[in-house]
Amino acid sequence: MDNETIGSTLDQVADLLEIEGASVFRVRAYRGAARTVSALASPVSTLPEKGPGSLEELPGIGKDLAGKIRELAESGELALLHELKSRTPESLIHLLELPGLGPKRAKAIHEGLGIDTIEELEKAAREGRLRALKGVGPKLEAQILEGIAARAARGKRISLAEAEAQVEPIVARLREVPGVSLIEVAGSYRRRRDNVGDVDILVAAETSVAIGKKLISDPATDKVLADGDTKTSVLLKSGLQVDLRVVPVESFGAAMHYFTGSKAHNIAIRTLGVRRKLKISEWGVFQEDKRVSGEREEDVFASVGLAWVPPELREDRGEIDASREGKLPKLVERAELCGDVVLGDLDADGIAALVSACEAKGAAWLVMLGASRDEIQRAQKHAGKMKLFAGVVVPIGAEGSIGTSEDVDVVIGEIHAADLDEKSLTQALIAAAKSGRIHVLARPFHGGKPKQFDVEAVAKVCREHGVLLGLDARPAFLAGADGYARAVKDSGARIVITSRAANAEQAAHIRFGLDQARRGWCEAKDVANTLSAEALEKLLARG
DNA sequence: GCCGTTTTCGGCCCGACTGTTTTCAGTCG
Repeated sequence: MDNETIGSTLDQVADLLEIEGASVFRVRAYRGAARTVSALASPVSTLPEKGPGSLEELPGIGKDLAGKIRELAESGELALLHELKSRTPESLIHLLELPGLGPKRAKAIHEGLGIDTIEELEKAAREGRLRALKGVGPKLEAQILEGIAARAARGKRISLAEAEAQVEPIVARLREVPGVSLIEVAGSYRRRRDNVGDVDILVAAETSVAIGKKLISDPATDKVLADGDTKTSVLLKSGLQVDLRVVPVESFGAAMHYFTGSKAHNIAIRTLGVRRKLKISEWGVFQEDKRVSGEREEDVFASVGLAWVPPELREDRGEIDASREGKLPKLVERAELCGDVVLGDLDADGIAALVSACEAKGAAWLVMLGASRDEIQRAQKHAGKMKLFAGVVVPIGAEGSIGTSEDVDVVIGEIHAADLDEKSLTQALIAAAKSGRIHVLARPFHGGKPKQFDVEAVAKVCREHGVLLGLDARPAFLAGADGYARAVKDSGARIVITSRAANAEQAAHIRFGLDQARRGWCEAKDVANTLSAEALEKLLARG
């Protein structure tokens, strides 16, 4: 069973435990484990049984959960889950997806009315039977019906690129409102997750009235969900939910920290605060009800003895310890990238336009995939001082064999064997990396999803043979790229971010790859795009 | 169920909002 499925199974267990009324801490432990396993770059089965790097070493996973995760990884089954399902109908989990319905009410609905499915719930709500339950009135009943009607459209996550295109213009319009001193987008958007569920915009201002109204009357807004003093929520025409929060300037740092999350990171920070007898909230850091700081984000971290942590790292994946010990990475930055891998199988005008655009952006080198040496030669006149390399993508066979390639500077090996299991895929990639015939190993994808393999094992071989690991920056190929980058970095190998752009607009997508590299703790030395043209040439000659 | 510069037991983040309530439980982020 792959990591993602293990994660969602553990989440199911958490849902059912919650409905049963189990300890909230036990539920939290399962949710934490689900999150941790889903984020692992390599399959659970490749982790060592004991000692460093084993399941038990992961934060929030102890002996018990490690056993259950292994049970799932090996057999695909979990005795506990069967047991839970025998007591509580699985279909109740879907009730939790409706806004206003949590575990307590789901349980009450099941036990009080014998309702197990959304269909039965809808019928009961229409007949007004739900309000027989304690704590449920006509409003909640209506809300549930509305939730059932809208459930298909809700809760869909969109790519960061898509969210950016929708949100940036709105923020620009909000910025114009008089009295707005600071405005930032927080949430997973600021942490640069590859997909976002909703968008949190944070504003420091005296009064909330004008800015909330501005969002409500924005041309992109479709529906108003909430309209209070400090919080305005709307649904855009695209279906994306935007939450706007207004805080006083003296709370802006604390609010930025709080609304940037992640939730797990916030919990960890607040736990540190509790040990120091500090209360940390979106309004500031408090000592015995007296505000001690909160205007700047740095202050919040400083109050618990930490250095400021870049938003991309705030996932409770070791950033807090690293910050305390002064061991945070110096994350690679946009300005440090001086090369890219783009498409070269375009017509002459297309090549010229792409090369000119990259040159204008200050690139030092460009690998052009599928362009002939002649075409490269002709394109050189648009390239200025920029160095152009000829590149090609060659298929890797199921046994790791490399297809024939022409005379080029850069060979990228890409595996297409869709039906390989984790072990065979890992073997094939290792064989390809050892072949001495490729410079870059592309990240394997199939059906729009990354294929699982032992990233650490492959990256180690790549390091030994001077092979780079590709990180595809196209928005549709970013899933799990952060964990992948982290695993590559930890193995001492290097990634290369490839926009695979066919035009200038797509070339700008390299920053989405950069975001994921940063989320993977990568520094300039971990990313081959930071190399000078000369340094890259040297590296290629060795490979 | 996890975890330990107060701990192997007894803790485990914090506040807003909502709808239902006469003081609060449940949900949400």
